[in-house]
Amino acid sequence: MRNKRFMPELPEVETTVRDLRKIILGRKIEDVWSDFKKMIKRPKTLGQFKKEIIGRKIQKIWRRGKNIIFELSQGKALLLHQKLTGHLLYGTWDIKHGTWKPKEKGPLEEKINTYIHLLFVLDNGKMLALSDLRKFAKVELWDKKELGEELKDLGLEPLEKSFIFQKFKGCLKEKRGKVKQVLMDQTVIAGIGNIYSDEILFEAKIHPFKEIEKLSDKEFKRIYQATRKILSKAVEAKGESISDYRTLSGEKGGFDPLRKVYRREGEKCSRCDTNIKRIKLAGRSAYFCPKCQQL
DNA sequence: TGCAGTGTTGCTTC
DNA sequence: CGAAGCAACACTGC
Repeated sequence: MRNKRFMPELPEVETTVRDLRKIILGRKIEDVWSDFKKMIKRPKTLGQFKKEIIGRKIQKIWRRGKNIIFELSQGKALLLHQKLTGHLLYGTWDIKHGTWKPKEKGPLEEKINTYIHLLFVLDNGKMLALSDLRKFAKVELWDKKELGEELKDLGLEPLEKSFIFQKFKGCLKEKRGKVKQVLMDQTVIAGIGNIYSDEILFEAKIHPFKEIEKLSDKEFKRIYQATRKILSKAVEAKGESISDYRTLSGEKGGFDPLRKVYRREGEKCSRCDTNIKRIKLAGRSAYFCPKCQQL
């Protein structure tokens, strides 16, 4: 398998959040370590960040789009975006002389350990680590009351009860352009990236380049239903695993065998045996079946 | 060996 | 105003 990468989209982030709730809810943060200050965007210095965060309890953990929010005691909230390659890990590490090494054997010794750049030491002696190969991940500390403003541009939450067809169609129709691009637009629907947009459009039998204004009501309906189906199926499977994605405890996600088109260029379509094709859209790859998904 | 490809977001440019 | 392009960064595959 080439180019092993973790690309957290909604199902992977949701899986992480559910795991985090089981493991670290109610824990107090006792110390923070980092060797890459740029990751912490707010407050400006690591010293300030440590000062404001140490001693606070993790009271609530939730997700908005691909963001993870840790609500802390006394009105603070930690906002984390994993971007392309961020991983959260739970375990124990030895921190010495500006570096660290794993204390335990098992999944923690795998390669993702190499890229740990931020560690939270908890009051049970365990740690929450952020590993990030490409160092794009972002961590910000906000006042809880500022969060709404910070997250206001994010679009619909596709797994919520309020995600109904009329709203979905209305939001998509406000935009112009190719349907794949609009599905990935975080201000329209929050949480869909390159993998799941391809899978959703295959399920709905819609060409990724189809223009929004050319979609019929039936086609909107198919995309809406596919969005719900694919995302909930992926959450159930605990996310994808084509990359080196691991859950907090180091297990693989189970979405891989369910993946129909993404990174399957040249393989047979599971519905009609036609070869899966790859085309470029806004600098990235779109995978689709040229027979099932026609313009 | 060097360079295109990998994906998310935000900023700059036109 | 919107879109397109690029930078942030590191590694893999050809």
